[in-house]
Amino acid sequence: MIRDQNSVPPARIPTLADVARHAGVSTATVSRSLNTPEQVGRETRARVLSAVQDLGYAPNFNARALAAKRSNTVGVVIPTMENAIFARGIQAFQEELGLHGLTLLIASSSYRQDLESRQIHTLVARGADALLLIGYQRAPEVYEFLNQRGVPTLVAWAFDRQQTHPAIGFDNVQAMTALARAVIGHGHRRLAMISAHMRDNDRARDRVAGVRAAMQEAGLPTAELTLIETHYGFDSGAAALREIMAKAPDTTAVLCGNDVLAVGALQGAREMGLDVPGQLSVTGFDDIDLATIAEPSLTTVHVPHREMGRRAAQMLVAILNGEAKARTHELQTSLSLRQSLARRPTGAT
Amino acid sequence: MIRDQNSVPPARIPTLADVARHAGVSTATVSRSLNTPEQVGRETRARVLSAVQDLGYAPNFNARALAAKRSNTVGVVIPTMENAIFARGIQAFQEELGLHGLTLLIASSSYRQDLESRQIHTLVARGADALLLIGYQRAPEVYEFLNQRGVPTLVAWAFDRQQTHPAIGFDNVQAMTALARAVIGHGHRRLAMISAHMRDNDRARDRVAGVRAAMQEAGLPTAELTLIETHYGFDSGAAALREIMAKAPDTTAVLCGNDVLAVGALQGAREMGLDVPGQLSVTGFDDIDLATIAEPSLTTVHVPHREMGRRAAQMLVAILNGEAKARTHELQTSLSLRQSLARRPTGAT
DNA sequence: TATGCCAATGCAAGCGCTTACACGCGTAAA
DNA sequence: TTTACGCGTGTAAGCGCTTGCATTGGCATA
Repeated sequence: MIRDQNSVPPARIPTLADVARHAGVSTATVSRSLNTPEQVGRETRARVLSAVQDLGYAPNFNARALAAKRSNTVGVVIPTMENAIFARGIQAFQEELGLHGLTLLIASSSYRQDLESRQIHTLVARGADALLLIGYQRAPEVYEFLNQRGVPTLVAWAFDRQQTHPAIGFDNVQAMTALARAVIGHGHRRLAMISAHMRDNDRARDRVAGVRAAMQEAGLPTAELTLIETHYGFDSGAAALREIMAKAPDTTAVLCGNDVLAVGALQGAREMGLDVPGQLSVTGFDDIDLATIAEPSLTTVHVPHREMGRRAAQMLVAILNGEAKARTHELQTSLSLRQSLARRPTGAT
Repeated sequence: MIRDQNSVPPARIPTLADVARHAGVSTATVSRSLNTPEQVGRETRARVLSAVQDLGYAPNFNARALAAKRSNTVGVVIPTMENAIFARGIQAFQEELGLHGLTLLIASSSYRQDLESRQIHTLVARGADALLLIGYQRAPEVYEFLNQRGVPTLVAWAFDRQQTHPAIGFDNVQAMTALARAVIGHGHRRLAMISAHMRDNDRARDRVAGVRAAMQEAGLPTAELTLIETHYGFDSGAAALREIMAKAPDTTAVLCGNDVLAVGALQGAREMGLDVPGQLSVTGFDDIDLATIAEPSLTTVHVPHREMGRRAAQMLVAILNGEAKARTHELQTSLSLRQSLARRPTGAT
């Protein structure tokens, strides 16, 4: 069955012209039979299709994109594929695109802006008809470039009414504020936060701002928030937790920028012999599978990833079909209250 | 900074010809300045490059691929992006390719053969110069197609000396046999296994075979292996564990087809009030981060994902440069013994 | 001075496809 | 019967790039 490669002389790959010859029609007709079958006579079409079968013809994508100036491809640059945070949303995005005959090109930037720019350029050079990007923040040149190239672009995983660029997502500040309120509502006063690096990451920044807002609201001095910036990853979460407990041993609740960090923190706590949630509460953000799996299960912000992906695709499709122009759409998050958040231990400050 | 789209009239995108005109040279010279700079005079090259800058020229990828009959792109189809199993390996693969000026196109098949075939065709139609595929098993037509198209293809995440197709990976049977031996070595006699569906998945099949081999070796009747097939996912793991304990309550060790399933099983056990590893041992496969994070930490098979990815890329690069032909390369796995495996509880059968 | 060679450049033919336009024919309206 | 459509098809001009081949002008060699 499975044969070694190179065993067969490199057979000529059939082209449109071959099919045309085989079916006794012009290349135009073949092209139309494939792309707009309704424009071709019944019988002719049948003849063409069987020629396609006979020859094992498959259209050359590059040639098609070049000639048609449309690739039926949309690109997305996600910060990472190392964890499942974007997986569900992108999966839904892809499924919805597929329904409309579009293909998805995925690139990842490792949370680095320079790489993201490069990826964006690559996707555009590859002929992506539209782009989905995560978060607002990137060099203005990037937006200019996209704009000049006429590539419709949607921002996802973020929503900010200050920003003008079309986006589909949720308000990271508000979402985190709601969670922090709940934490404070459980009696916690000494808060700490483990965040992703904020410099190039507006969502991380917003989430920290959200915690601060809730503290302010409750009359807690925001300066007392112990803040650790690190990169997303289990280890970092664990390390950050140790650092927090060293710096501010009276901390009773640690809010994390995402679920991965939170699960890392959980592990850090375990290693230190801290009982969660008995002595320390921990929260996450995203509500990925991991949050339910973790022991104790994680209180976190539920993000409607799938809906976001699906809607993003729908909007992009509408734009590409000229049926709509880009609009901004806000989604709501909710709180998933689970075991890792409990009342402040009696006796703690 | 960030402006709405459609605000600027769709400016003409600069082409090679524009650059040529701007620099006062022929398009051939521009092309060469970009691709084989050493063939162009010093001063000319400088002039061209500054024209490129001035116009903000970026080559059209499709046109380039069409003309050059080479896309400098390699494709990979992975079964899923929903969990981190392939992430690290693919990351390494991508990094290594990048070092050689190649871009990676990633597609995922949701563990479905029909989708995988389609993705492979798409990748080839897009002009992928080479492909990386996971596991050997797929329709013979697919191999024929690839062969006929002359697209070098490497199989990864599997190694089987029976197969002739070039591969880079590890022997799933042996790896699992080694783990199962360890489990049996801990005194376990009543084994169960949670596997991915085996029909379209040779790796899953091999892992089950590995367990059976170890049982046979130890004189245990392989018929006594309680086997559940399900799809990869936390929930499935938990559900499968419940099913196992219902069917075969005297089970003392559950071997899982991968870490995700195992962590799910861990959770299932927790829900049933079973102590792991006190009453029940659980093992995984892959050794992703999750294995360390889990509580208790997971005994599993360590797979050298990064090395596999890197080597795969190196081999493909060598093939594309005509420096080597595809060879099969076996990697070694090792056992990561952690808390989830312990001696059979005294009193158990 | 004549000869040969090489480096630098240009010319132009594609790569495989789409699509505006033209054409011929049968049918319905005048 | 003429006129006007409209449908199905063919013709051919590109899309933006690469590359084999031809051309040019130095420069070293004879």
